[in-house]
Amino acid sequence: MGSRRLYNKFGHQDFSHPDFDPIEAFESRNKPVDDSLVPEERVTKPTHDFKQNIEQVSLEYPRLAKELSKLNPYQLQAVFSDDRKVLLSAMVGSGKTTVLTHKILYLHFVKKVPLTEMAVLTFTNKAAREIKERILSFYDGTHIPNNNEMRYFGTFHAIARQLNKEHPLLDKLGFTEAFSILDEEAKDEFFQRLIISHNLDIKYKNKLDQRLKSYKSTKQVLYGNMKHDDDFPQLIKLAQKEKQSNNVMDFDDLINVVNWLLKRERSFLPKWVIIDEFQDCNEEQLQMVSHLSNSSTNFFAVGDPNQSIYTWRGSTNKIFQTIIADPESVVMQLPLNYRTSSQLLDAAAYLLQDQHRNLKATRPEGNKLNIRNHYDDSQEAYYYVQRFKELHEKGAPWEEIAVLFRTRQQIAIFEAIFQLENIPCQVVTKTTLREQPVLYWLQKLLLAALHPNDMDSILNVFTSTHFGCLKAGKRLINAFNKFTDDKAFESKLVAFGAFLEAKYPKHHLHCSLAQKMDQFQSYLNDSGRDKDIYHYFDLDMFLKPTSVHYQLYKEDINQALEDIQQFTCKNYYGNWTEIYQAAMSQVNLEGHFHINNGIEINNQGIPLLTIHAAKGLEFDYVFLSGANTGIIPLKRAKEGPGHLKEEKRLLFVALTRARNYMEISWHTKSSAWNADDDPSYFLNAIPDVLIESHSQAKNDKEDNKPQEPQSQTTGKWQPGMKVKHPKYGEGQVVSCSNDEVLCSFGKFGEKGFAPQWAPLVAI
DNA sequence: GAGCAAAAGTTTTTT
DNA sequence: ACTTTTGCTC
Repeated sequence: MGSRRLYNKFGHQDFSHPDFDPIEAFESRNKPVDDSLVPEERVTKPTHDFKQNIEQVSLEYPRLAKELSKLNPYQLQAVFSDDRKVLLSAMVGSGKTTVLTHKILYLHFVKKVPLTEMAVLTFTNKAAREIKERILSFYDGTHIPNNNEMRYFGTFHAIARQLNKEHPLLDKLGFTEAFSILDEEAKDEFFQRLIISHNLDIKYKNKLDQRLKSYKSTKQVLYGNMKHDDDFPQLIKLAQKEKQSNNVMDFDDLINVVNWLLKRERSFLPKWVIIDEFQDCNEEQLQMVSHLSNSSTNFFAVGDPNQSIYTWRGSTNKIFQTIIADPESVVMQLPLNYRTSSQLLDAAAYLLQDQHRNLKATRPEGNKLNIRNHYDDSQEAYYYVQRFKELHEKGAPWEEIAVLFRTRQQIAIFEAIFQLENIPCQVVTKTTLREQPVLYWLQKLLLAALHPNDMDSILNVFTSTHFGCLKAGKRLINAFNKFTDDKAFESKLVAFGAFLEAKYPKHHLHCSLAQKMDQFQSYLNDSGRDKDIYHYFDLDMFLKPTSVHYQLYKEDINQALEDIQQFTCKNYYGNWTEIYQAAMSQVNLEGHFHINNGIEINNQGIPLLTIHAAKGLEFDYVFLSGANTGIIPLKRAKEGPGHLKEEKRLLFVALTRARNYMEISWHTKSSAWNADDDPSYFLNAIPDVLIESHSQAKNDKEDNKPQEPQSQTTGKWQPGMKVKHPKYGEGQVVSCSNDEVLCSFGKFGEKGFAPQWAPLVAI
């Protein structure tokens, strides 16, 4: 046990004592603030089986009654409850989305609450879509609700956008209802442009987002190693003005603006506020909920405090506690787990504190929790290659074998080795539009045409490396600012068009594009139902039919335009400009054009993903890689009070992804800078009878080194070899001596590594 | 200012 | 393991 750090952390006097137990120290230190506990006496339990209630429903709605008869009494109690304020504490894998949708159906059909009188708030688009689809599937053709009826079903951000747009006081904040949304990338570009155009001195420029976040929570202007001020406070002030002048809001602004507006005038008061994943609510989102309610509003929230793994994003268990402390609220539970076999679930429960009393398995005993020791990550990867081939031959589909990691950095080496060894795998992390230049350009083109003051989108259209005509940078921004200084224009788009005409008349193709963008809204509203946006903008000219990528680009663009079209067909409200603005906002909120069905995990191999990304998913076989102390819990410089508990919940989430088999690995010699050479000490909380351990003998760790990393150090790397680095991607060995392997990595340039430890994989 | 060593930072991710 | 800042020297 790498415990010196722990002893230091807990300030234990007698840290050399053999009986010292870091887990116990951890538990006792954490006890006074046990905020995840739902007190037994606060829980209302079901007292009957609700058969009568179901029979009553079946008189009018036999189909709904049939569905309801599949639920257990805990779930039915929540559905049939008439209490005004219900908090449903749902255990992992207990069917909480099912309860939520049936509650909505029950309220709508039996209690006759119109869908427009419900605000159904989720955190992810996936959850929102799932709920809407399940509701729609319940109509049998006579009357199908349209998006207008479910306009207040969606993510917090989507609903905030909708409410902001409708609110009469929006112009008081300097915005118009045609505002556009800055996604994270656009926000970064927005700030970087401000820094350039105002000549600001900003340190940690490429960590600006983290600086802004830490400023938001602590109001600290200094960051990291900084001892001296820079122009950061100025930047924040400028940003606010610029957002208003460009008519753009970032994700946080959406929520803050809706709170400001609703506080002054409550434009919408639903009869029911229904919230999914309540434990992920942050302070601002809770405020939004309270602004949507008065003393007679009904409240139904589902959540699991044990799966709260987003406190670093502002969610806090205090929110759960506040509702529990409110005597008017009724607390119910869903204790039955339908996912995980019982020995595994038992093991996971030991990571919780007193909570596991309420976690009941419904599945048979199954396998023990396997803990396996490897020398390092590459050795582990080769072990997986063998192991997964065997599993697959025995009939396990690739997509039912998942490998989980604490950090994204850990993934790359596994991806490289799996590819090398022909194991199909997919890294399940969010891809950004920027990685697909043609779709990124289309997004900016449509945004600029629909929001003619969105300066960054305009700039992006004309400075794109592939499809633009100008070079991005300080000179362009300054020239444009100088050009517009003493003139007044209808919009920034018109100004930029005039600027192009005046300074770059030879780029006539792009000059006419600017004009078409300016007239796009009239085109949308004047033309018929079938819009041909591709030909309106004459996109062939920009995709260059002679280029090698032409066909691919064209297919991508047409697919994206079709997605937009399909979205607009779903019977939205408002004029065509508003409909297309809504569609593009959804693209920005989701980060891709698949706004109708989302992105499915394509069944094309073993998913490699972070524990965070795995939340809400389940697999037959789950392997958690590199669970050393220092990785779980992650070693950090600044550790907040709740940090360790959250890391423990994270391990709990990882364990409860598995249906049938779970294996946790740790490394004798981890390549991660922050890892100790011991397994996560959280695992000590799990009794030995639930664990099957496959460890190398502790005393001869050094002798257990596999041949691979040590034996062929200098011989391993040859100039000209193609290699892959977890951070720099693919590169080539330039030279190799006993002291250093020199590799060149495209845009990252040349990097030297110690041959013995280089985190490189030959490809 | 350029050049260098020491010190301190580094995560997770949805919208 | 690698990056970015500070703080010192010249």
